[in-house]
Amino acid sequence: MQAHYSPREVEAQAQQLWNERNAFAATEDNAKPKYYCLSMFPYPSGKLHMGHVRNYTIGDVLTRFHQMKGYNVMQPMGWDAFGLPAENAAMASNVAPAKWTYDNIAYMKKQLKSLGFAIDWSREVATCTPEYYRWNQWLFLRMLERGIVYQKTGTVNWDPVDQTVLANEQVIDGRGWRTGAVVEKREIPMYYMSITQYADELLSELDKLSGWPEQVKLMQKNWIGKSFGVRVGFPHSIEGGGTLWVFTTRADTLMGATYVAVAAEHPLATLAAQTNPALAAFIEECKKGGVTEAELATQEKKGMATGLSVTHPLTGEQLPLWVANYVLMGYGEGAVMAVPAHDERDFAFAGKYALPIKPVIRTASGDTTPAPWQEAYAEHGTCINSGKYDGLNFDQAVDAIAADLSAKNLGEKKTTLRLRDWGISRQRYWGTPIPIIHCETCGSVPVPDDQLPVRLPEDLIPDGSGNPLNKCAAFLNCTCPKCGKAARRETDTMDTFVDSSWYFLRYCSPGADKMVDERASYWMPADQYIGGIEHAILHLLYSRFWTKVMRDLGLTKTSEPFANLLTQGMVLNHIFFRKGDKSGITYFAPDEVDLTRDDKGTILSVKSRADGEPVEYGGIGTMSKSKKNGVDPQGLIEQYGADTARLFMMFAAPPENTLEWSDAGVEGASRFLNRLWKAVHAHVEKGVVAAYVGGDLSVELKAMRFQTHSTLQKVSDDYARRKIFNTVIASNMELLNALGKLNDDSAPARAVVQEALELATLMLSPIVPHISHALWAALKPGAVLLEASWPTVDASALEQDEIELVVQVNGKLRGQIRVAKSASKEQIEDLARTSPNVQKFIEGLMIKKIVVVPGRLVNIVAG
RNA sequence: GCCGGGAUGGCGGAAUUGGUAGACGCACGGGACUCAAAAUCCCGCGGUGGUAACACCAUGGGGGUUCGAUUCCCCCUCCCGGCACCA
Repeated sequence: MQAHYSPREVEAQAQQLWNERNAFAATEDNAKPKYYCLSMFPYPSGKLHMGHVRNYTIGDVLTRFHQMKGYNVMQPMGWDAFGLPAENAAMASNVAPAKWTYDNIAYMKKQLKSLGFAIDWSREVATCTPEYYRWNQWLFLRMLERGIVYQKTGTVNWDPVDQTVLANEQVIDGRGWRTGAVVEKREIPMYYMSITQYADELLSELDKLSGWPEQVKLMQKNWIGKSFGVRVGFPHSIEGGGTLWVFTTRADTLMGATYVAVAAEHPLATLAAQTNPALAAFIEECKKGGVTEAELATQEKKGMATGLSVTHPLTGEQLPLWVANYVLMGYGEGAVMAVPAHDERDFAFAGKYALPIKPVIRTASGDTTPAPWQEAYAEHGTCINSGKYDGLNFDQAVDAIAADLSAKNLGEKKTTLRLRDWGISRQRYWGTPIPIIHCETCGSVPVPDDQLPVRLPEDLIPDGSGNPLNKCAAFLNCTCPKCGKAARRETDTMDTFVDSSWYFLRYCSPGADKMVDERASYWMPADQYIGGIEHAILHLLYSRFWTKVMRDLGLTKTSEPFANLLTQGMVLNHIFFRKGDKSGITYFAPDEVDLTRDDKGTILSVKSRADGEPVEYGGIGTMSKSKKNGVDPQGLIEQYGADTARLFMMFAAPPENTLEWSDAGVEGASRFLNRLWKAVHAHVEKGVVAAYVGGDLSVELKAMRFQTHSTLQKVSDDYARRKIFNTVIASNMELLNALGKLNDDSAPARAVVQEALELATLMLSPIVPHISHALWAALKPGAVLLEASWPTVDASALEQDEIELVVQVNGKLRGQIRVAKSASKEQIEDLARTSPNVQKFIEGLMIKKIVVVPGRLVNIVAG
């Protein structure tokens, strides 16, 4: 063994052995329990960032731990390779997205390999390959056949200057990112996947996901947003008459409705605007701006009367019909009944436009006297001012009103979802082509299976003026599969969430000539899924949905894809930017700026290093390519080695914590590995010994074994149950510190030290596998760490004759006592009461009570 | 705005089921080694008072439950994630 730790050599040797043995190739093996360890695959943005290192190190730690525990493990990797950044990169540097993507994959794969992850690369997938995306197309067609895919219009951001659809990310303060033009909402036809058909199952199965964090399940539940209410019809005589339908969860307040509001895109609004130029202008104004819910929910609530009215279904009263920007066409009926007395938003709106406010509920908090708004106004209560419904409580009133509406054919109880169907059409080039052909005679015709995959040309370069597929004759021109006449290919591509909704199933069937084969039923569900908390809703919900669709098509037996979920906290970093003249934002990497801070560390000013001019500070946020605040781990790996990078990342915080990036502490991680190396070296230099197996030990050596095995006990629990690794490292640091203080070269001592070093090496090996490989070989000549199993705790080492108890007086620490393990409660109380420090504090007081917590403390309550 | 989460020394964090707050590490200060530096090793390190023993205060802020609260409950502030076309 070399005296000095050289990460470069150690890591090269370990990796060479793993390669030679093809150590991480996984095969189906029914003799062992399987463990499918899945990490969210990366978008090949160019370089790994610290979030990736964190994610994949966590996955690798769990993979290696379970391998040692005797599981048949499989850890695959792949690339979420379609998406917008490739098109942006193409525009910026005139490289085709395909080349850019494949180059990035090659580089990032090299980085992942250098980190020594136990990945089975034979299962690698890249979603931008025809071998992968043909199955997106194939399943799309199956879903189309079963009515799970259908077409309807959807709202998109439209840049009127570039004449192109913009992603939400490309809309900044309501303007196009390149043109600075005010963005407009536009309705276009799109394909939808009917996830709402699966809403009930997606909701009810959440309860069975015992390995998922409660917060994620709660977020999904709220996102699906099943709510019970009443659909209410307001008859009207507009354009020959009809009924305006709304949905409400507060039918008990129907008698307090004083107006009705519809979305700007609602047919009645369009109708009213035909004869009302002011209203038409208002509707146009409502169309300005982006489509995100956050933007709509925070914008100023505005409205305009249409001059039309609808009839209250129970009172026959005429209620004014308004158009309001806070009513969303895509949610519910695109219309709401407004009860200003009991809804905060309606209340503010009524105040602004002098609409009547009619209290109809008496809540527990008292009478409903308007202005200013109080939370209590929205509480459930007893009906008042409601005619025959007076005195009814919430449930009674809803039942009675729903029954009366139903008798008039103007309503019924109804369940609604907040969840909307999933629009998958994207007006973009770099994605899976939607396998549809448009024929003048036959309409939209599905591409026959034997013509799949519809291949995406790989040599186009977008220029910002829309989808380049629209200008690519070779792609566009085709023949109709039905009638054989010349036809036009669909140019929309699929949302990249489609790609990521089933990649974990494809990992199980590498090379299969179908979407998935029977090997998937061996591996699925994934035993552990690890990825960023930012995916808590969309990606995880879509994946659950696709898995269920595939199950219903008989492709898999799995209903839920991920048995256990670990949501990794984000790695955050500072964001710096400068706004251009129009609207474009230029981001600056943290190492491109200089900061001035006050003595509390608050950032006062930021200047660009390049030009010395001021730069704006955008707070902290997730590391991302687009914000240029990602930190490339390559420097760290080159300077300190993969093990230090892995150790540092795991030591910095528990996996689920948000982590503000700082490299402070890397030195400490590196120092620890050096100390560990030196400790093993110093030990083996004195000759090879066998680990302790039995025999009398001094008090000190017993204590050493006690610490070794309590560390092992704690660490086993941290890996298996808690999935927290910073404490694994900390307790092994303590163990090494204790070993360093042991100055004993006797034969029993050397055996105890051998045992401790062997166990420390095994305990740390999932985190730092390379150095552990070398240390293991040094401690046990001829042994190979890959073949080692997880060690077991020696219960006899944990036995103690005496224990220390803390003594409190009135909850404050006043002393410690040592008692025999077998001491009775009375003996403990006596010892506690008579210990000198304690006496000082209870002198002259009456002891009211003594609380003894076995093995922990004694609290004397006195007064 | 809505949904979810977080806040503990100068910094990252520990305290696992309500039981010794600050483990472990970073930074910093002092010392040893050295011609010197680096590396390494040893000691100190929440605040206030005190020579010290020790005492009091302290887990974002305010209240509550309890013998005992970083942990449970209520209210508030700030920060982070998501909000359906970033992935």
